[in-house]
Amino acid sequence: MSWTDERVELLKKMWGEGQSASQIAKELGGVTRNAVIGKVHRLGLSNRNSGTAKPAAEPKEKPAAAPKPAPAAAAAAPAKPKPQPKTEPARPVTPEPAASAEGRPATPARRQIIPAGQPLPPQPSANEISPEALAKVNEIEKKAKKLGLMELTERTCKWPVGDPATEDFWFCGLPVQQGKPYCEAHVGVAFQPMSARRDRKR
DNA sequence: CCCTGATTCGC
DNA sequence: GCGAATCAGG
Repeated sequence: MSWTDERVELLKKMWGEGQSASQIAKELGGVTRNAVIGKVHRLGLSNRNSGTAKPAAEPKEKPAAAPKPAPAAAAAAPAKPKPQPKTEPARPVTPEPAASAEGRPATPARRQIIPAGQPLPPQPSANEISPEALAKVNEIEKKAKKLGLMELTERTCKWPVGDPATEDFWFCGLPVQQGKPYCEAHVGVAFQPMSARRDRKR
């Protein structure tokens, strides 16, 4: 595939949104993350920084290294009056579930944990979760990898456990089920068919 | 191990 | 210009 106008635009957009190169590559299709990164650099829009500049440029100096003329950042394109949101505060990583201090999260973090995550499951609200599923969860949570927010990836279960305001807070981190944001056990409680306790007479 | 971007260099 | 291979890190 080639870098058509549209593809480049999508690339710019996503990169600007803080998407990772691999995610962009996936979205575009037909290219690897390397291709994306290469293109990003060629386009000159590599700096996504704003706070911490990196002065340490050349840790390894090659003999006869070409000096960098410091290409002016992409900002001179009067030809295209495109309102581009260059700066985005969006660090879309901020779960603040009001999980009860008990062992069971009342509400899984349903803020976007990963920028280009899958569509989040319908809010089960104060759904009643089947006892079996709950038991299952309690089981696996013992084996949870207890990952920190930063350790989460597209293939780690993003189910939050504990109170975010406490040290005792972590994410499941077990391998996710294909295409889902959670591991099998947590998918079980997250995606309730909403018919948990059907014919319950009580 | 999973992942991230950065750089190099043959094409 | 392109991107795989490689590097350097988290």
